[in-house]
Amino acid sequence: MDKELFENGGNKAFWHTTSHIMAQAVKRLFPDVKLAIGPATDSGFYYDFDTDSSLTGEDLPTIEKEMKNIIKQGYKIERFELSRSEALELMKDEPYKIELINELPEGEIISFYKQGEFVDLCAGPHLERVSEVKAFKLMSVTGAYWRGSEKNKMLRRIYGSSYPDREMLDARIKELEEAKMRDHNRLGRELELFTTSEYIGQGLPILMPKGARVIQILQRFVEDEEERRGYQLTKTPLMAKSDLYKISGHWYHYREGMFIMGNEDDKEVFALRPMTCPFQFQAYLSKMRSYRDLPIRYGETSTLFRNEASGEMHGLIRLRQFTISEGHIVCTPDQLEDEFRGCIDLANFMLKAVGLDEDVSYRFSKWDENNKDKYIGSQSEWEQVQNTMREILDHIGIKYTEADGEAAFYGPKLDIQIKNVHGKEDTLITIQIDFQLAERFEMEYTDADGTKKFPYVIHRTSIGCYERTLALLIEKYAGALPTWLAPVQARVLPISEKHFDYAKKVEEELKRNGIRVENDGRSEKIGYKIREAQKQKIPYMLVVGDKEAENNEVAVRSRKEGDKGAVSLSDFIAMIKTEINERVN
RNA sequence: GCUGGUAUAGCUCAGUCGGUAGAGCAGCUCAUUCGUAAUGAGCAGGUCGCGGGUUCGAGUCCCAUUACCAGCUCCA
Repeated sequence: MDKELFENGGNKAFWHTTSHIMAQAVKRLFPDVKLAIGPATDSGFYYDFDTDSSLTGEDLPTIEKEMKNIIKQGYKIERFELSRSEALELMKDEPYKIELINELPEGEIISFYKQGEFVDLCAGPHLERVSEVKAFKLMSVTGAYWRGSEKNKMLRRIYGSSYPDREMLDARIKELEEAKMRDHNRLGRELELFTTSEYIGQGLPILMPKGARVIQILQRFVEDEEERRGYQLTKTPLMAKSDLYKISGHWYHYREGMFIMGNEDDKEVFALRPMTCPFQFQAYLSKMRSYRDLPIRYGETSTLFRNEASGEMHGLIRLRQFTISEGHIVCTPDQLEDEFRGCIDLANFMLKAVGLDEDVSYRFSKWDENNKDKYIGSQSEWEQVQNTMREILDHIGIKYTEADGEAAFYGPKLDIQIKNVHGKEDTLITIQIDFQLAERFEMEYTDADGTKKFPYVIHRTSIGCYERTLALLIEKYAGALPTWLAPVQARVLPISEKHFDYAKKVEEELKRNGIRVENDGRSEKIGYKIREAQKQKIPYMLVVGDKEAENNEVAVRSRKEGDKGAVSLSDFIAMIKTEINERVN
């Protein structure tokens, strides 16, 4: 297969064939393994095997060697079809294949692909010959549940990738290595933004002064912008009695995600809050509300606690304690669309401000009709609110995908998704329509006709969870955060001790102007100081020596563009202030 | 929670067959006072993640545990 065909959709068949070659090699080396499934992915392929004997990373080189053999043998790949009974007979020693065959609908063509001695149940398509696979690499061995359900047996999954030529594979490997260099979990620690402690526990990061500073800047930015948009800030408790969660339904629908303090027989059982909604609802409930009061927009910089399973935590992306730019809008049905639009507009404003707007996709997250117990509310209510949400989304005209079973237990969501450096997708921002909790909490308003009505509630975040957003910003900018967000914006680098006094003066002048500045007063050579500042990704290095001290100047070095030459101190201050105020990314 | 892997100095990593711990960088001291990505010399630094076990003897082998990594499941 040539490069062009590969890049224009041929890659799936290419990868799929490579997964068959791998399965063939595994079968030759470990005849007792049972085959599960082996599809192509976005960047390669995997195959799941069931084996009781060991199959670990150490086996990968042996498997790769056998794959090379198979490719050298150059088998032609042949497709053939069988009746259901013939298919079952052929696959009689492969229990997973039998399960798959039995589940194929009546009348469906049952096709197989054969290369040498290896035959696999498969819909195809495939390459014509195994020898077309010119370059491949097995990446890792991991576990994966059969059919993706934790109730089933865990199988052994081998990931790999392959290409029509060596250069493409090398390019891919290089890309993966570069991604690793951008990994926030590595860079964030290296740049002293955060750390962890095994004494504190998993999913509980310690934000170091520099990381805390970035989050503080983001928080102030968000709180100010929300105030401008008519939000009122609340500050509500981090925990509550179980009674609160019983009304909201968290006690029954979100229990395994909560940290609960005390036993059932204790008089009062408390729980750390996993969400802010029931708390802000109490603010709404504190007095009578009229339709004239609506919409009410509450915002809060809200710390939440969720008892994630131990294997789920990841850097600053999945945590047990995190702080979110939380908010709830209580509104009338007439106001719903405008308010929803306002939320999307705010989210997009934030994404654009931090430079992530090009990297996101929208997902309309619906409930799972086959799993109604997970949700509150009736089928017709869900259908109605989902239709409403779809109408709003279509009016706004954003492009979105639909996902079943991704809704919150109280309503559908618009999720703004983003991929991390490893290609894994996470939700950055979510906007949800809730048609259930207002009623549960008896949050009424008096309408113009004097009757009591239940409002809609929009649950939303404007910039998401600060820790996660920070993680994605680190990855986006490879640690070199835009000047307005950088924990240190400039560092003064005196050339020798003679220039310490002037350096101090420059430092103070910058501080007076609200610029976050450091002063490298060590007796090191200038090259060394530059190297360190550069490694710490400080936006501006200000070299000061005799010339600068004499003329009240600084020699500006940008981390991006290198030496920019000397400018007057006041000009530099004006320049960096403009860059900060305009939030240049 | 599950599968696989990892854990040695602040960081990156050596450590052979089980025989009593090593480098580079960082740190500290001294010298150097330097013009755009590493000045030199010296010093100090480790209960080998934590707890058991096997052994005359464990960084090394076994068990358990904590944390981290990749993935699954789950989610902001």
